[in-house]
Amino acid sequence: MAAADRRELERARRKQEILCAARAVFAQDGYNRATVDAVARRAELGKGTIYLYFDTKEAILAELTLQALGELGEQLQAAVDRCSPLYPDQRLRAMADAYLAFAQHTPDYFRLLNAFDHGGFQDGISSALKEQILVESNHTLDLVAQAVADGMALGIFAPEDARQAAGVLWAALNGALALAAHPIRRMLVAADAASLYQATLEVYLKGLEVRGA
Amino acid sequence: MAAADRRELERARRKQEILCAARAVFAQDGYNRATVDAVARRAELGKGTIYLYFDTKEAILAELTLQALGELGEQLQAAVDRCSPLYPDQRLRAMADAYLAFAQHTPDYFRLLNAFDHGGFQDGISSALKEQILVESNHTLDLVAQAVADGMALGIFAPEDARQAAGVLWAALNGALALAAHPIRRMLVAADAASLYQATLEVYLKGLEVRGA
Amino acid sequence: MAAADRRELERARRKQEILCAARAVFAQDGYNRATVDAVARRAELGKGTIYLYFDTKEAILAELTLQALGELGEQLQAAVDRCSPLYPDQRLRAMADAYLAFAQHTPDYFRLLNAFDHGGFQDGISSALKEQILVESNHTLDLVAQAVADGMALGIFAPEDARQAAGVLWAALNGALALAAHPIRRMLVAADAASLYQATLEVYLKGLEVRGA
Amino acid sequence: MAAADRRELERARRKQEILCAARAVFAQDGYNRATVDAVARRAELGKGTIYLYFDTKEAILAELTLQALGELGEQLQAAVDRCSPLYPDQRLRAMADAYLAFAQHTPDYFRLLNAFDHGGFQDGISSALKEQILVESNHTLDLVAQAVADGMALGIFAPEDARQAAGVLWAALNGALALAAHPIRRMLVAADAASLYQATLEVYLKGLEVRGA
DNA sequence: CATGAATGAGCATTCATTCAT
DNA sequence: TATGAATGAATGCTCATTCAT
Repeated sequence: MAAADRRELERARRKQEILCAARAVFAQDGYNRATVDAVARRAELGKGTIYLYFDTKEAILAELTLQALGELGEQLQAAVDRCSPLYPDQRLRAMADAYLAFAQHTPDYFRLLNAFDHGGFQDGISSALKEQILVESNHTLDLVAQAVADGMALGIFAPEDARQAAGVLWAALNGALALAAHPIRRMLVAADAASLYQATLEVYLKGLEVRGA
Repeated sequence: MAAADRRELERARRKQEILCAARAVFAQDGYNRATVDAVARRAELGKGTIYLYFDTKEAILAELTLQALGELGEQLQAAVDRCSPLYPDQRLRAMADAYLAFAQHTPDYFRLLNAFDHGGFQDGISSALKEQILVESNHTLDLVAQAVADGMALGIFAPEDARQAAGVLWAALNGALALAAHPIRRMLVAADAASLYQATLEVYLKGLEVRGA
Repeated sequence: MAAADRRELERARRKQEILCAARAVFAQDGYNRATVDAVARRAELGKGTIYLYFDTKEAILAELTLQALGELGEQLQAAVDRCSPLYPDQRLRAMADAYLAFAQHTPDYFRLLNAFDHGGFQDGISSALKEQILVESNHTLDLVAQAVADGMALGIFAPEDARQAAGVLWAALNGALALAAHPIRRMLVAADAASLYQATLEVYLKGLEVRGA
Repeated sequence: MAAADRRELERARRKQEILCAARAVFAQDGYNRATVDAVARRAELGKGTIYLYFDTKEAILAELTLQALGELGEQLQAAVDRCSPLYPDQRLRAMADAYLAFAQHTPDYFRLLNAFDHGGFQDGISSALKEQILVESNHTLDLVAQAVADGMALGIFAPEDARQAAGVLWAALNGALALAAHPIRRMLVAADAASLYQATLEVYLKGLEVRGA
């Protein structure tokens, strides 16, 4: 039994090693250009070994995406946990900060999430995994929506639909990051990622505030 | 010389035909899956002929992107031209509407612009072309920035940096469109493209307004 | 038009060259072990070129099989044409001789026909081609059945069902050839291919004769 | 010594289990598509274990073929044993019936025997095994040849060479079964397996009979 | 003995690009 | 100028066999 356990553990470790290698390779070359050979080489494994742990190349991407999503979720949750529930606006700021940090510290994960959204992936992917991604994403969005809803309850936020407002924030910050990620476009707006991001956040928060009084 | 001119004209026409064919093929299959063969077939030309007009497959994409950018620029300019210069906020709305219309009516062009940003393209592309893209983008962004600047001059917009504010708007709307373009994510925010887009615009405009008074 | 014709001709020639190469390679290594690479090498062509003329490896096999079938049909028809219609038994002998000659002179074609029957091929093959094979086979079998029917009409053959009797002959001769083709089994029956074949034919003809009188 | 015996016994049992598993797997997927992995899984053994009992995948096939041959030999022997030695023609019918039953009740064994004949196997196979197969086949053929010889001795069969006549029968019946096994060909002769088989047998027996009298 | 993880050669197929006509 | 035949490197995936534990 101990043997079986160790086996299981070793297997998980290997899988993770492959995922790490794939993460690096995908980050460098992009998913399409990256080859399974390259992943294997990076993991210092035979090519066939990869296929002992993953059915297809896409499956690697999917699992990696799931890890990215999980990591993001944890970061956001941690940010929320560090905040007092009394100040929803600060909570939004904290989450936005965490998102920026995520994009900057783990740009490969960030690109992965974007690529998964954008790309033609999702064809050969088990619906179970899709479901998991949906659930995870949903949970993350809930964190934001909750903050907005709390702000509404406190009378400091104006919008009627907390979930839509959360979507708007998510979209806007994503847009800012995407724009900032692109060298040419960043040059265009003559701003670094952080300041564009912060500006976007501030405009959003102001736009959300209850006016007058 | 008239002969040379006609030659030149004919050449331009051919090039354009190829671009149209490529646009359709790229839209249908995505850039990666699309083949030069398919483009040639659609253009009713020999495959070799394509390479008389374009150096590489990526060059086709680049030029097509340029056309997309040009088209977008024209649409935005037309929107601006239809507006009174006295109401910068209406001008922003008009431009945002035009952008949404662009994304909805010519989704292939819109996808192209996004793909060009995102993708690993830009490697085999002449710097001259990159420069052209930069200039064109710059012009388009200027239109937005000008509206913001006008609003600041009129005392109705608060921000200090008009260009950055323009970037924020662009980024936010882009983010909304990108999010809405993705089925899963759209499901998450439980909103259709148009309403998410409008909500984003409204939040932005409110966030920009001068407060108080 | 002459150009188009020449092109067409050249294309057919190339296709035939590839088929010849494939025939040799398949004969040597068997269909399964044979590689498209080997066919290309033998045809002194690039590997990709093969795929300009055939969709898949199996398509090559199918077309080759069709050629084998055609060749066999021609040989049998020629044998029939050389015979007087008055002696159906001689016609059957002539056809059997032709079949033996076919198996001995073009053993690769013979193996191909057997392999096509036996193998798990026929999965990725266009039903049009299958139909063609069926039709061709049917025609060939008709030649035999006709001879039997003629013998029945002349009162020298006994069986009631000419087509079934043709099937029996075909099957029996096939069996003899298959057995003779196998070194070990040939050793077992202590006979060379020709004499086993002839013995089979004679037994069949005797078995077919009207008795008594 | 008892321990060694038990060991030996256990080893034989294991080997047989593997052979059973392989038989099932080969029958389902065909030898080529079948994987050693699948055999191991079916045998509920580790993949490496298979190689403790067999040198190669082909060796499994060879030994399985031997078993098929043994089984066939037993069936034929049993059929012979059920017959009176006085009626050689009935003995031949009985053996033919048994062969048909073998082909129909254990089609996997039957296919195996055919495949072994046909295939490019026999390359990596020990000559000892080949010898064994030869001996076994020889014995089986002897049963048939003996019946023919008995018939000759009784003056009811005409041929001069009993062994060759046995080969002819074997070949003819084999041919009938092979033809009937193939859907397309069976359609061609418009007959089911059993009737084609019986017709072949009857023609053969008639062809063998002493005429006149 | 038993295992199953690891291997890597091998294969069918695709496609951007070149070039002779 | 236009063509399309030819190319061959590249790629995802398979599987018989080996070997450390």
